[in-house]
Amino acid sequence: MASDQRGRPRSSSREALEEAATELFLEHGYQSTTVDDIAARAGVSRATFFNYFPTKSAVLWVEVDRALGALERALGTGASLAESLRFVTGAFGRESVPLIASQAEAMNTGEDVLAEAGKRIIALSRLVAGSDIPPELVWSTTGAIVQACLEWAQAGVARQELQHYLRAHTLI
Amino acid sequence: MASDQRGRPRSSSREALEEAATELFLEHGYQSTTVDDIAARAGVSRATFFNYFPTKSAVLWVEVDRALGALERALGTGASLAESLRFVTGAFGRESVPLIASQAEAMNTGEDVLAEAGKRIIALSRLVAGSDIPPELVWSTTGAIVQACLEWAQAGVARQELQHYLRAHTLI
DNA sequence: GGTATTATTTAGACTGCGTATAGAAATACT
DNA sequence: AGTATTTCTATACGCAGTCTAAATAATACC
Repeated sequence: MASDQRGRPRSSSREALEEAATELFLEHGYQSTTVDDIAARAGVSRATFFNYFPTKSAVLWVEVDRALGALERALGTGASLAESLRFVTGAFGRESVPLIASQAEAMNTGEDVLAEAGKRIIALSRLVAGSDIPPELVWSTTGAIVQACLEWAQAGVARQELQHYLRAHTLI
Repeated sequence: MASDQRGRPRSSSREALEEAATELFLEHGYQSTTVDDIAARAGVSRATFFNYFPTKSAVLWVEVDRALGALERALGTGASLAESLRFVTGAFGRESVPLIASQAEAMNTGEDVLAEAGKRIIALSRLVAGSDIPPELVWSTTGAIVQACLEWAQAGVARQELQHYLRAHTLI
């Protein structure tokens, strides 16, 4: 299976599904779009959708999950949290802001999308807990990272690199 | 009428459902327990469950949601976050630790319960954002509160009052 | 070329959560 | 008593996600 890092053309079905989902979420909102709708527009079957994405919401979070995976791998090498954050933002920070962050309002996201955000925050807290951060500071550190990412994502045309916002919270 | 299948008089369907759910979650785990199971043991219909709880997971979070509601009301009076936290922990801190916090492992909780935790963290962050805390500190403050609550919940026999843990993180 | 092997896609059935509606049963009120 | 209101139930529905087994590419190998 082609699970490559940087956006090379891997599976056409996967790309078709991502594109179809994005279009439909923006057209009719997240809630009103069913997996059947996505599969139909992508021209594949419903079963194929679940071959590529574990859940309907996963399409919204591919970039975030990829960044979390990269952070986990960086920490796995023994690097500190600050070093790992530098590495991840260096590899991903120049890309476009994740779809979920920039288009959340347009997609009419509701409680379920909120729950998905919470999952990622908890996943991040676990990575922080496994880093060099002292246990009693795990959650305030996690919160600071979330804060930096939100400021970055919500910044308008004057958006700077993600590293700038992390630095402002003395994380790196 | 839902009453007394096992010798114990029930004052309300809600209590019966709470008790049945707690028992079943501890017996067979959260995932393996269906809403039908809970309703059957409580001696009511499935529809009645959804009259009292919006979701299956809500039963796990009644105390937490009550505390969040109290915090929201306290902040609504114009009190500072520190004052509101003092008020809420004064009213709820002496009670038993929420079921979800003390029994999470025994209930075989999985990803969905994690998502519910994330929802509460986000809800808390919104309350913090509406308080006297400066915007750039909203998430690190939220994280610190979560940290204090976790330390409190995970403490064993030597558990002190919740206020002690909040104070240790200089929140109140 | 043709055939074996493998990856990908598919249909279809299934469980379970959550919603909606309308009617039945209990309770309260006068 | 009779009526109003709350509570409960039966039932049907939509949709997410899982699973199995088969069909259809795609590729390798002779």
